[in-house]
Amino acid sequence: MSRQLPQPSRDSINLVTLLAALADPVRLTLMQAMYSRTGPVDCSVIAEGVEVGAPTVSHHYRVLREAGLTTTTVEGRRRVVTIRYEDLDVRFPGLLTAVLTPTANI
Amino acid sequence: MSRQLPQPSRDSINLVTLLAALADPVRLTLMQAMYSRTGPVDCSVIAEGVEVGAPTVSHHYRVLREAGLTTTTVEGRRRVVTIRYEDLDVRFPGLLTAVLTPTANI
DNA sequence: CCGATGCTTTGACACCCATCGAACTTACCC
DNA sequence: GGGTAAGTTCGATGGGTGTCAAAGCATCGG
Repeated sequence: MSRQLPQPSRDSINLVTLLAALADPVRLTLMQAMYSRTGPVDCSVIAEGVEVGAPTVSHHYRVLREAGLTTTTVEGRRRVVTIRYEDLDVRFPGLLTAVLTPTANI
Repeated sequence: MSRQLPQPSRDSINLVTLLAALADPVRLTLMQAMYSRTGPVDCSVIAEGVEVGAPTVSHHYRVLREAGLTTTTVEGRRRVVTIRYEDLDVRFPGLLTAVLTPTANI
């Protein structure tokens, strides 16, 4: 039994909000960590290597989700976070690739 | 006789800084206005339709330039602003297109 | 030389935001 | 049920930022 946390519909994803969500070192690190993995991963696993406390990580996951970048599902006491590849590719083609390719982060 | 205002080198353009520069409605509007034109244009011309005062516009142009998105040259008492297409395409391929295509702004 | 023009700088103000500690909620396990 | 574990929420705090009014600085035209 798993429920999904509220997130904006594909068409209501705002570009400025999306860019603001990506324009933070911690959130960009989280997104790149998700991007380099295949399939959904526990958010605690992704958050390794990020040097901020648990409340702050939780805050950043919320910002990413509310911006339309990720989907969060509750499974037991864990949260599984996935990137909304399809929606984002329809809405802003090429954006994710341009932002999250490893070479972009030097 | 025209001089160029200081701007970061191509390799020192930072992705987070660049995204933060784009994550503002006024600056994104300015960038999209430049993107839809061919060749350099006076910044005063571009700034039409933006509903903020002159000092604020000046501030936003500075942020864009210091983030590495634009080049500003001084010509007399005017400033001519151009997007750094080549540098940005080398550094973050596809990003400009993804962010500035008109369809992305709905 | 003098006024007007185009843009910038400075200072001030209000607001937003990233971060943390503490407390809370929910779920798993013995 | 009791304890632990994973996340969230709540305040509070400090720093950053968008905005404007006023003043400043070159530059062009007469």
